[in-house]
Amino acid sequence: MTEIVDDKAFQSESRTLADRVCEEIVNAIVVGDIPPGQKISEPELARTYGISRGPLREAMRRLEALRLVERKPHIGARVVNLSAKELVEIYRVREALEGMACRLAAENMPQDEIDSLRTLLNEHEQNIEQLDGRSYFQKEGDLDFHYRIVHGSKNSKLLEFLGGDLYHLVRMYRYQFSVSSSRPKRALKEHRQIIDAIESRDPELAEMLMRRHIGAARRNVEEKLNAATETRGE
Amino acid sequence: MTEIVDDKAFQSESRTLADRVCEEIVNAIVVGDIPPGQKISEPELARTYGISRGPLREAMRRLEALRLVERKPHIGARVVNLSAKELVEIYRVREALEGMACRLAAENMPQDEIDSLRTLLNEHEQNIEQLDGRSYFQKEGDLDFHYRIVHGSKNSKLLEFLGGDLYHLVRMYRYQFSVSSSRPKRALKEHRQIIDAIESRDPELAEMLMRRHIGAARRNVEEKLNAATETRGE
DNA sequence: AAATTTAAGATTGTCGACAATTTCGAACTT
DNA sequence: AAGTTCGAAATTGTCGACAATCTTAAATTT
Repeated sequence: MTEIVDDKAFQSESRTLADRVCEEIVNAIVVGDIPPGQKISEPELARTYGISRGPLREAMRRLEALRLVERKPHIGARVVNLSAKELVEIYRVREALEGMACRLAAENMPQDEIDSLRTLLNEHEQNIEQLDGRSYFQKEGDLDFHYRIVHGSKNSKLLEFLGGDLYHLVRMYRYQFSVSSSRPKRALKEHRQIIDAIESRDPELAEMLMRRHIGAARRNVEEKLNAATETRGE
Repeated sequence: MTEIVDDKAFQSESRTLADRVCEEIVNAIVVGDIPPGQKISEPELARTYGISRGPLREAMRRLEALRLVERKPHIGARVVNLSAKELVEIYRVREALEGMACRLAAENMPQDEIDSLRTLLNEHEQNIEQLDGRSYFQKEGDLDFHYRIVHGSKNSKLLEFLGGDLYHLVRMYRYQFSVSSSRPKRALKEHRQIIDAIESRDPELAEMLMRRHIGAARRNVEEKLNAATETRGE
């Protein structure tokens, strides 16, 4: 009989060096401390974080899996360079996956998680009113909303892909392109519509609203990018 | 049979040890030579493939990214154990992503790729008639069809996720659960409907048909699994 | 005899050094 | 002077050994 050990719960607390350093580098890349396109020198980074090249290479491999760096044999690793095309492509992926997540959330999300999410939206409303210009909290708050929907789908694979892999990439894109919903109040309204559909246990509507929501964000980015490239005459 | 190779250029032919060994291990896992749930001993595998533990750990890291093995710090790695629940979850992910891929393929797939795909379907038809029982070629052929749709979407991120990450996992599931479309002729008909929708440049219909197609496969698996667990009285 | 403790064995994580490959610059040729 | 070729330096890939941690099995205690 096979042992069923899904327990990813207590992972012995003592994370490995590679784990900790990996997390630090992820943040450094997302925030922009290590700029896009920058070549990464293994010995240098190893010295920076005070570890050997072994664990660092392990961390690099993980960063590659997160799509944050690209590695080529015998040449080296560099931070992924953000192209407008890829940004739009990612929106398509999110539209598909988060749409599905929203559909499943309408079927599976527990009531208490729905209530908690409503509370979060109320906090967002206050944030929007208070710090009207500053978009930082909006970004993170928006990500938080989307993350909770995915969590509510109760689909572990969706959570792995969206929460584990795409999450950091999206964060980085937001920082690099300074993407923030141009109309936060509008976004908040859409969020409320979505949670309403979920609470009504209407999967069809929930998926449609989420896809519209992300699709609108995509078109917003597309417009900005088109405008930018036109001014540059590219 | 189409080769699944990253368009990421010719990588200087001399792939690294870790690359070659990784590919070998992937196949060994997919086919079942290394059974699910099996603990993986690094020194042992290193000896088996005649390499040191360094490159092997690199390969293990990559396998973890492919979701084929799970690693826990200080405990070790084991081949991912296939649960019925996760299999169904993956179908949901595929339904979302391949549905989107199909929508985009209806917009972007070049005519010559469409023609080529029709040729492939004709070959499938012959295979079905000839080797009625043997499902191996059907499996791989089916994967080939789906892969080409994703390729036709011209969305590199979709290709990375589906072709790069999920592909091997799906292959493994098919081997482990012996999943094959119970009615290959039906599946073929659906494939033809899908390519028709793509050639008609009807994104809406194309996505719907693909989602139905994968959804039907999912329900088919769910039924089989329910039947199996009921007989076992679990 | 069952359960807890402890110690030996094995396995994973980490490190420093060596080999293979690329890169950059200097010397040479045309 | 421009381009090519060659070589030294730097970087990545690989290896073997040591340290930290987990697993096991025996030995002791209750």
